[in-house]
Amino acid sequence: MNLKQSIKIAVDAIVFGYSNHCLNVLLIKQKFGALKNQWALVGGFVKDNESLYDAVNRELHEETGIKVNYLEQLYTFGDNIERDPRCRVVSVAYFALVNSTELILHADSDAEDAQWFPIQELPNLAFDHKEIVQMALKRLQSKLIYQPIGFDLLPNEFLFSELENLYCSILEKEIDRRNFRKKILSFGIVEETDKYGDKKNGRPAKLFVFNKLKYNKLLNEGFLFEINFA
Amino acid sequence: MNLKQSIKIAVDAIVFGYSNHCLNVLLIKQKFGALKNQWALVGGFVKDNESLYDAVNRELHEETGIKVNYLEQLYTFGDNIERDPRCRVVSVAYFALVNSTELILHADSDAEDAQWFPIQELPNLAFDHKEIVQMALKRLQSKLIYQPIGFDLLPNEFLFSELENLYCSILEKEIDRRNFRKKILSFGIVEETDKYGDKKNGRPAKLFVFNKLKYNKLLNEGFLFEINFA
DNA sequence: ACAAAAGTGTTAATCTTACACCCATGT
DNA sequence: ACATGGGTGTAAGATTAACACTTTTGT
Repeated sequence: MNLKQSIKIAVDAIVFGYSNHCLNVLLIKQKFGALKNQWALVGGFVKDNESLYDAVNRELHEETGIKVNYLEQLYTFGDNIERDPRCRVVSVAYFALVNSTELILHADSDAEDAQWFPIQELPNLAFDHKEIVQMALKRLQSKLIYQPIGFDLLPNEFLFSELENLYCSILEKEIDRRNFRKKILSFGIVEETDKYGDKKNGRPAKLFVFNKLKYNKLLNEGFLFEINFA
Repeated sequence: MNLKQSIKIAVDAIVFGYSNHCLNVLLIKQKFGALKNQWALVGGFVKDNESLYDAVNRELHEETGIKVNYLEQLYTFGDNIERDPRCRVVSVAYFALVNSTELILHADSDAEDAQWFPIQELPNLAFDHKEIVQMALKRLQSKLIYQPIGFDLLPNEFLFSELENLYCSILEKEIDRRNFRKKILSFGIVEETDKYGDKKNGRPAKLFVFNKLKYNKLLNEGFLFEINFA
């Protein structure tokens, strides 16, 4: 096929983590080129013999060494022809979540300067990456409501108050503690363990786990997860 | 930038239309190449100086002459490296709806054989287009529930029974006629006109219109459209 | 008068919201 | 004993689900 086309394909990943009651985004500092020292999303060009999915996983591994818990395609950015000043680049953006026990960055050759930034305190970003982050945040907010992906941001065993806080802070609204717990427990997909969290003060709090198998079973039976409070 | 990459970028459009109580997909018959005479989605390669959005609109215009009522990006297919036997192609798929008064095809030079197929009676499709159609159908089904896009498949003025039928047939379930009408009317975004539809038999039925301006105004005030019946 | 589709209301059941006090621990 | 966060129940209001008869027209 002798079509002349000189558009490059890249992948970018918006990786969200949750720590200190705060949603974080993983960024890396550009080491080369005109955009040297600017912060950008994890990403890079797709190789000829590599699927998009493999490409984004490779970049995640090379640039951060992190293990993501959830990964899905977000959107393909290709309407702004000059989004990359170097040449025409169409970027397939992915949306990733990491478990908060996996937040440690194994900095690697390609980008020693991977770093977490609270979503409220992002630096200036290269390219159109600000826009990509905005879209990813919206996706996260709407997914939280009808899919149990909040658990992918927490450790395997978590406190109910952590889950509650995660919902409140990402959705930016107050949720009644009692109604929230009642609703979540009514689904039967979150189970109490007999362990207690390390706490500073106050009454000790039980640890809970998300039963993914049970959720998948219920899903097949037509169950709909939904956390939607006024 | 001297990266060697030989991946092509294409766009494809899944165009849905609704007629005869039946959801239809627009396909074109391939005229050249190894896949000659196979049916495929509307689509083609993106030009270097053209946005993805412009590319899909150009292809729609060139290949079918149709005017779409709704267009949004669906998903980017690039995981199967051999999805196109000719070379590595990553395709950005778009999801489109056409008003049922616009179903007439202005067949054009590039593909005289554009044709509507009921979703239940699709022929064999080229590439991975079957998979793309499946994903588009799922998207349509879920969007119908929480966005008023059903109206983009109907004429400007429509009968309540048409709307109801559209929901039932696309979602593949029975919906109580009284509850459906009550719910839709309670939103205040569908208005009765003083006209009546052409009917064969039975009591004459009023025509209704969707008030998009009012919907947009309500949206800004936090209104949530939702049609979700057991 | 009948066939065919349009139009319309009520009730029981369920779900959602709002709200405040006691509990278990560390200091 | 007190400060801190954890844990729990109930009642009013809103929403949903289930359900059948009358109306208007053409033949």
